[in-house]
Amino acid sequence: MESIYSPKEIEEKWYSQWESEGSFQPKGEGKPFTIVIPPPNVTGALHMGHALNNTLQDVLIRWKRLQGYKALWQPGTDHAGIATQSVVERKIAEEGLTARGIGREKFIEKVWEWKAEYGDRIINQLKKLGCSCDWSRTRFTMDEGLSNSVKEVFVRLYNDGLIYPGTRLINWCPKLQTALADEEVETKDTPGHFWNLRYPLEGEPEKYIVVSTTRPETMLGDTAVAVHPDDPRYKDLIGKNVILPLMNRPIPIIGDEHADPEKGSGAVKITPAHDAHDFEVGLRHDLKQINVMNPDATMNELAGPYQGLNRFEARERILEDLKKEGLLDSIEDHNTPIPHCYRTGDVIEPRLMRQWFVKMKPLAEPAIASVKEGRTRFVPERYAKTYFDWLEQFRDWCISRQIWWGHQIPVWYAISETKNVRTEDTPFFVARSEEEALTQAKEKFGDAVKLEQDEDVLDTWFSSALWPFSTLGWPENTELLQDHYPTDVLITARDIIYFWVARMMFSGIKYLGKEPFHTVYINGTILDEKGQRMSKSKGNGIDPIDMINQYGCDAVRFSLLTLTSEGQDIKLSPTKFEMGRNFANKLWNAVRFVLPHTEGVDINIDLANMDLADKWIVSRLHSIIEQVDTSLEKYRFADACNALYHFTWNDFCSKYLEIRKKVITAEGNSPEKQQAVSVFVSVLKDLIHLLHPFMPFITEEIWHNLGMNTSLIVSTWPKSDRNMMDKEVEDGFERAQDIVESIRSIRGAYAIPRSQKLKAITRLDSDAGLTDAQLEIITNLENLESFEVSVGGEKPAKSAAAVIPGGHVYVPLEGILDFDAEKAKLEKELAKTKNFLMGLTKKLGNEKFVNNAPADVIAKEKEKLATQKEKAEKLEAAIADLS
RNA sequence: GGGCGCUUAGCUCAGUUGGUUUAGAGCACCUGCCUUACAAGCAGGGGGUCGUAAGUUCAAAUCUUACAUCGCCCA
Repeated sequence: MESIYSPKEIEEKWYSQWESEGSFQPKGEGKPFTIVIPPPNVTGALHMGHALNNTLQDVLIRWKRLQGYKALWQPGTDHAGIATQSVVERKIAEEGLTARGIGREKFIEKVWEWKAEYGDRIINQLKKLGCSCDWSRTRFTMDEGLSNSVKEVFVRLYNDGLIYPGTRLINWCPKLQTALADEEVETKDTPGHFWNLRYPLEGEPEKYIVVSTTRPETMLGDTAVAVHPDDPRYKDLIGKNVILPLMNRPIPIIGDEHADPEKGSGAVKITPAHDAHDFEVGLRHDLKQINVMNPDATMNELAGPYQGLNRFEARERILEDLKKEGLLDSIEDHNTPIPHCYRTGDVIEPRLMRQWFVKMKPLAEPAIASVKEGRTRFVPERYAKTYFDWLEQFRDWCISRQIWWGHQIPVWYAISETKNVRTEDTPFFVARSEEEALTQAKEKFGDAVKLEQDEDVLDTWFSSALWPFSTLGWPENTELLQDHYPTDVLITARDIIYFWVARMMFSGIKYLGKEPFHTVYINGTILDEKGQRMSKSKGNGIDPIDMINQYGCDAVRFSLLTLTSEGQDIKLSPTKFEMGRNFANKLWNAVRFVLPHTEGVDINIDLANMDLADKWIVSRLHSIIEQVDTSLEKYRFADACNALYHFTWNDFCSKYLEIRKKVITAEGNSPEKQQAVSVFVSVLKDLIHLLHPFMPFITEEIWHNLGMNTSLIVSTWPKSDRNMMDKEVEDGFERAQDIVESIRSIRGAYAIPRSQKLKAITRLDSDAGLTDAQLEIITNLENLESFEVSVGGEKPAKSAAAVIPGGHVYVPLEGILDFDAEKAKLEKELAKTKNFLMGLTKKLGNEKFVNNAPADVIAKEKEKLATQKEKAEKLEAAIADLS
């Protein structure tokens, strides 16, 4: 074994071994335990967020698998409609092709080609991270099976009246030229203006009404001016007309509560085709909807002289022209919330169009109830609020997208009924296939009917919403589905709580009658050192694959997990991984040290005659097993890691191994050596089980170095045994440890190197002396020339002194003892102790405390008082001895 | 504007129902060690009036309120 742990070959070796052994597949008769992966975008590359998110899932899956559960981690990728389409469009652009140029069918072929070539990248990266997904069941949202689920759900929702076509204002990205859902729009406060415009009254050109707008270019499509019905300034004008400037068109002044008398002039222009509020006002007053823009956000033929200009140029020109005509009243600075496309960043245009919608209220209500009634819970709990906030809005979900890559909407129009032209009145059929649609159509319109499928595709999240059951075979009632639905835990990031989590919830409830998971764990966000989000554009990302190459996979995983507390965000820098690397190296070296000495030693000998140190390490081990289990049950990953780190480093290596060093390295095969090695190996075996979910590779390697033939990944998780946890043993061990620390502290204070042997004397108050086992611990941990224990007797002269419960520890230091320093040290300690003592005395003298505090608290305070009193007396005695 | 979160050692963060903590860890720092596993190491040590103010309580880093700072989400 190398003195420095080198992870690379070990990681590759064991990962392919696990895969070829089929270790990732759910097996056995255990209870099912299931996680579905948040499917990464097929275009994606692994980033730190993925690394954290998937490590967390892998920890749970490996833990449960070791506990004997039939564990399934269902993997796959998401077709990511818009993102993938953009990537492939860029790719074919290199060949001088465009999507429109080659046509829909050919383009989709190109996407599949692209997917075949590059689509496995992120899956291979997940493998590098050690993820134990059942890759034999990898799914893709555009698979045939998943596509069937999508069609099935669409048809059922339509038949239930929960999907409908509607013509309304949707969020339109002019760059992508598609509709987007409300959640795909990012509103950013942007410095802008209120432009106050004068609209002259019809027939009274000298009079005008001032309207405020943040978007003057839309005035071309104005169809009214609204004032508050009770506003005394304008009451009389309601019913009259103004002449819309530039367009010279009369439009009515209407009374509507949408106009806020407090805001600006109190009068607002109404542009139903370009503003959501105005749209509503338009419906109330039966106003015309005039759309003045083309799909690419240039002005159209209804924009008169401004036709052909883009929306920003049009704004400038309109303002200039209004100014010339004296109709630009004033300009005020104003911060305006401007909607942007989450993908392209382009300014979103509210656009009046026919799209498909999902009616949310009937779906949202049961999904809200599930969390309110505790059938599904969020960890941390506060994210339930985020979930409710979104679902309770009941905003209908725009699901149609004007792109090609995705699930084409299973709707067929009987165009033969409207002269082969599609209009809003063309009858349509919703079906699972074209044949099914045709059968329906023929029944209604006869054999001559001609169909045309809706060109649009569904929002990618429409298929992701079905992920927890579509991947398991639904709508077929497969064995897998019966076994593994509902799944157990979903681990995901908070920014997709409503994009994805909420939609899976209502889909699962609607179609399977059960919530898709009982727990939703929201992991924190990984930030850079300065606390900023990592992003490609900022170039502040840390590549997990680089980190794995540099520090080792186990180190990356363990470090990330240690930094993860209760979904709190993580400020990350590459040096954070040193902790994990050093830890792996520590474990590696402990094994490397003992392994050569196991030769010829029967490590399976009876553990019955353990001594104090043995019993102590076993006792500690069992309490760690318990801590790891309870921490993981509560999703407190960092707690589990910390417990394991400290146990391994401090208890197992710095204490137990140091105590056993001499006997382990001794020649021959004494019973003591056999005992020491066998306890070491036995504890090590349990320890690497406990570490396996966090550090799968190094533990598997160690397991095989111990001569095991089967794999650790499918071994059996240790069980904690309260009978093995022994308080008396731990106290006895600590007593020896106290003495060691006293000696070491003196050594440190005088900078005496360890190579120099010391004499040490322990004077005890009573004859409850030290046991042989305690003496052995002390002499093994300190390099002593002699160690004397006495009860009472002479105080050694010219010695440095330290206080332990029930006695003193002395180290004779003739010649080098610094009386002043010694006195100062003891006096400082005494001052601290007295201070504490004062507090305790005061507390226990307080009647209210004694009357109100629980008995055990009082007992503990009394105990503290007694030990502190003793300590103070001993320190005083030691000081007196010095002078 | 509404909601949520953070604020504890020089840095990054733990501290789960108030009392087993005169506040812990890792890194950094100081002192001494190449002690036959590990210098990515060993031993010892210094360092914090727990953002501010008030309150509840016998008892507050922990609960309440207000304020401040930074960050996230929604409109």
